[in-house]
Amino acid sequence: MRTNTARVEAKRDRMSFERFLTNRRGVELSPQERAILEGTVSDTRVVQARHTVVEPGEVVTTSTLLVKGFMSRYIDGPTGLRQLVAVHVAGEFVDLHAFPMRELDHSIATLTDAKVAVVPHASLQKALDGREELARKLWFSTLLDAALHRAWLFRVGRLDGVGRVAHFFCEMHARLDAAGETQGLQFQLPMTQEEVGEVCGLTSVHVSRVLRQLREAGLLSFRGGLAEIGSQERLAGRGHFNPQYLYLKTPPARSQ
Amino acid sequence: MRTNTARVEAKRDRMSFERFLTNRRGVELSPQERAILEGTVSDTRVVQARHTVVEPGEVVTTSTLLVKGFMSRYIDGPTGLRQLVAVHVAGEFVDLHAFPMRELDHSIATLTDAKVAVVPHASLQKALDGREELARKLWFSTLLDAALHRAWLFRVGRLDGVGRVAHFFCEMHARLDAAGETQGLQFQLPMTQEEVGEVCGLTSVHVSRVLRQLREAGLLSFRGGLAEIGSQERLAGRGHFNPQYLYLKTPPARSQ
DNA sequence: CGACACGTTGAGATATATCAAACGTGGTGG
DNA sequence: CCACCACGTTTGATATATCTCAACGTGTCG
Repeated sequence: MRTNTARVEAKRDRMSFERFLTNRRGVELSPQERAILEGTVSDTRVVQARHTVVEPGEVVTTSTLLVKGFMSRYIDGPTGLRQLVAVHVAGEFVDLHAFPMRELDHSIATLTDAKVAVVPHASLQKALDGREELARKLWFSTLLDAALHRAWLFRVGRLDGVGRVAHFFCEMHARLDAAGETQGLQFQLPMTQEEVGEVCGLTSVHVSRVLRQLREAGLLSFRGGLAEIGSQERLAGRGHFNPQYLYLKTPPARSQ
Repeated sequence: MRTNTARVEAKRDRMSFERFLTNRRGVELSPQERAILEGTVSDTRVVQARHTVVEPGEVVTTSTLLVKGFMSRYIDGPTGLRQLVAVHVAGEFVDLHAFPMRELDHSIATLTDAKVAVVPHASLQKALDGREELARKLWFSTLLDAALHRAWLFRVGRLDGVGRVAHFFCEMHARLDAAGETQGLQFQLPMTQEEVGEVCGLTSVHVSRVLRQLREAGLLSFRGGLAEIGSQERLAGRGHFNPQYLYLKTPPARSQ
């Protein structure tokens, strides 16, 4: 029994990059490239929910691939205000940007219990030596995060509360769909309303009211971490959501 | 006379990268690296003020180094709302991210008349072949933009109007200072209040009122594109500005 | 059962948007 | 030289969105 479990674990460890860059235009990994990246993983660990793993200013020498669960990146103001700047889902390289940057300007934390694969920068550097193509794909993946930052800027800078929440849920549906983590228009998004507020630049109280409006309009329901989109088209319209910035090879499933 | 002008022009062309990555921690270019990058420039052009040079979705095969002037990147909503996602100053690589991404998710425009150096991606690729170190510095420079995006997210998501404008002017002072483009606490920032509003997620009317507050408090004056900071410390405090995200080797000059 | 985290609702305060008008100022053409 | 115009800015009055504070539900878990 123990042996069996260990074998399964070992197999899973070798599959950390299974979802990395899937369905992204022009940068999908070849099996060989995936194997090379799997080889850079030094360790696979489980981290408890709501645990901050990197603080700003810390020099970091490893990067983290999220294998299972949800993580976030955030900036705290001096008076306790927190702005999330990214939400990461399984298959994403949470802090690959630490590889060229060495030290980070923000915090990284788990939202849920998470399984992560640790990639030492030294191994990564060796793996990328002479592999310009692969290096460029990793570069791309960090720039995809930047593209999301820009969409988030548009969201908080130019949309009202209802629009911001609509936009955010459209994005998460599209990304989880690309990762095969949706059931049609339903998906798990294990965040509190407080956290949605930290994404959207709103208070949790207002998020509650906004969600009621979206629910009553039949656009979106969100209870206990389970989201269900009522009308993809109308929700996207309300949030001025255009998935182009996600660089998906195939646009979000128009399920039903 | 003509020969002389041409010679001066040619010399200037060879100095496009003079300010690129200056004063940034751990990534300053060696003279050799700078020469290599200069060699990738195919052309130097002048672009009129307020001219959009790239539209979202366009496939782009060159990147643009800004040699002189100011440029912006922005996202337009369907109903005419515009959010600036970046303001670029001389010495910055405006759309180097197009090199790994090939196509962009946003627009790029000049704010002022601008002189730009054009770098074809094909040349860049050749120049980076076998130069992991230099490639990593370019990668860093695109991630620096991402770090700014995050700070901008904090600004619009978590600060009030006065704080947002204060934060923005602190940032521009610090960046222009790093580029040697300030005179103490004074600097040219050729933007309208409308454009400051598009940065900060505010209407131009509100920007006008916010600037009055900052002026009356002695923190900042801004007229006709000329900014003067009254108290760096108090302005930074009001905008919760912490320059860490700029990755400067030496923090902004505490002039006076 | 009680404690705690999360969500909901209400009333009132505040920040920002909106609409409209007026004001400078630099450039242009008569 | 003046009249005029375009553009950016300022100001006022009012509307609206969001926040704040406080109370109350509701489910989960020890």
